[in-house]
Amino acid sequence: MQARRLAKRSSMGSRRLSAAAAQVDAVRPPKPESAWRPPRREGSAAALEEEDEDEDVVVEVEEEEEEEEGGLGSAPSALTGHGKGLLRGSLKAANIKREMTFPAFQQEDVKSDISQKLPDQQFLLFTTKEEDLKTAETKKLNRAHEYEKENTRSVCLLEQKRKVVSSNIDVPPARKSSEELDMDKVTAAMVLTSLSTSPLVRSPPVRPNESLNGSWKEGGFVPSSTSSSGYWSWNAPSDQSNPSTPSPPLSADSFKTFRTPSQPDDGIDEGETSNLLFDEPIPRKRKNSMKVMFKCLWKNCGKVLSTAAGIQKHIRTIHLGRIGESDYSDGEEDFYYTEIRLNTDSVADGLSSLSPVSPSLASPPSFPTQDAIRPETSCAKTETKLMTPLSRSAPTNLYLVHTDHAYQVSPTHNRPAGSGEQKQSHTVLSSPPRVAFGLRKPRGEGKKCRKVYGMENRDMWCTACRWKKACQRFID
DNA sequence: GTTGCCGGGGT
DNA sequence: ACCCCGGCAAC
Repeated sequence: MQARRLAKRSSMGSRRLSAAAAQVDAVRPPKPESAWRPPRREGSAAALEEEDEDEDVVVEVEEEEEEEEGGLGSAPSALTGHGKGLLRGSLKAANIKREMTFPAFQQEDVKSDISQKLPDQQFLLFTTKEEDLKTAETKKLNRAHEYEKENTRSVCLLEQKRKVVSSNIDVPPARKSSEELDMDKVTAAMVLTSLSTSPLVRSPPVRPNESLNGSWKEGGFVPSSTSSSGYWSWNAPSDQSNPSTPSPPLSADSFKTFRTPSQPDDGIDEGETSNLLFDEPIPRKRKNSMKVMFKCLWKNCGKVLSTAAGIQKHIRTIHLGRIGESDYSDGEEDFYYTEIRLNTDSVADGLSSLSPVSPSLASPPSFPTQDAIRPETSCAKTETKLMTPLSRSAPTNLYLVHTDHAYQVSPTHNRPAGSGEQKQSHTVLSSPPRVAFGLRKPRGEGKKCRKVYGMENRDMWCTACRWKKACQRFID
């Protein structure tokens, strides 16, 4: 061993030179991380500037219809009116965006999706139009009559599509079922007050990213029920996105709430109106794939109910023993339950996975924050999981041991606490918060062995310096 | 470019 | 536990 060390040391000079050269070489080429991150961010940033792709989907539909009508070589359709003009204005850009953001996009998807939402009349329009393409000549005879009907249909279709757009862009809170409205009335003040400290209470819990995950392509109510703008918001500074969470096929409950076919049009119109009024691409879409649940925080309980009233009653009767006063609430129950926002995926998977930090809810690729998912729950339950800052920084100045061999001390030896440098950091009860978590220790200003003795006297260095560790001899 | 030293690997 | 070193960041 000694011989090896001497041999190594004898060649240290050249080694260092080569090492230095290697360092220079290493610096020259772009580092993998730095080389990759900026483009990614730029890409995301660029993507963020774009419009909601939901509109692209709809525009695409519009274009398709337009082409078909053009193929008929016929008179202008009724869609050339105001609404169509607006849509057409962004048609070109929309196509480009569609190609970039929906490489696997299929028009058929839109057709099928829309067909599920549209009345039969509109759905027939698509199919009949395809037939028209094939039998255009034969249709010319009936063209005048056909277009009269077409115009009427187109008006309706345009209306429907506008609704689709609106539903894509935003899901208005007004689409709550009466049950939810009641629940909100009962709990709104309570929830808002208890959560007032959290800015995430009413913020969009999830910036649905899901559109790229394929769920939106799986047919069903796709474009309308999923907001797709969120998928590129994963890189946004906002921690509200949950990019890894796909937009789920809604559970039966939430689906019924938001997408009941029998739902009157005014509900959609209301959403559209709100969209038109506010015209904000960012805050749109309260995720209808999220479901608010209420979880009992009583120890060893964890019961989850869908309504605040229910959870209050549960707490009153089960935990507080107020069986006879179920209608009376002094607010004490508020302390024992919390509201949790659940992706209906999780709900569908079963309430057993309701842990607020359930993996199914976490794990955005680059945004670990989950506050948007569980606003107040984090306050209620994670405090026991908080990292103790004491474990973050190793003792430095407080436990300096001026011995060249401090670095060699085995923790098993009977030595003053902290003599082992960071190796015994866990024994520290207090340490200066001079080093933030994950940050390097500030570079020492004093001279180190290297400077004092020079490379030629490396034998005189302290062990730590020889090992390229923090100098143990000249400590700042 | 130099220096200090962290993080991690080898023995 | 000891030893070494790549690589990073402060200088």
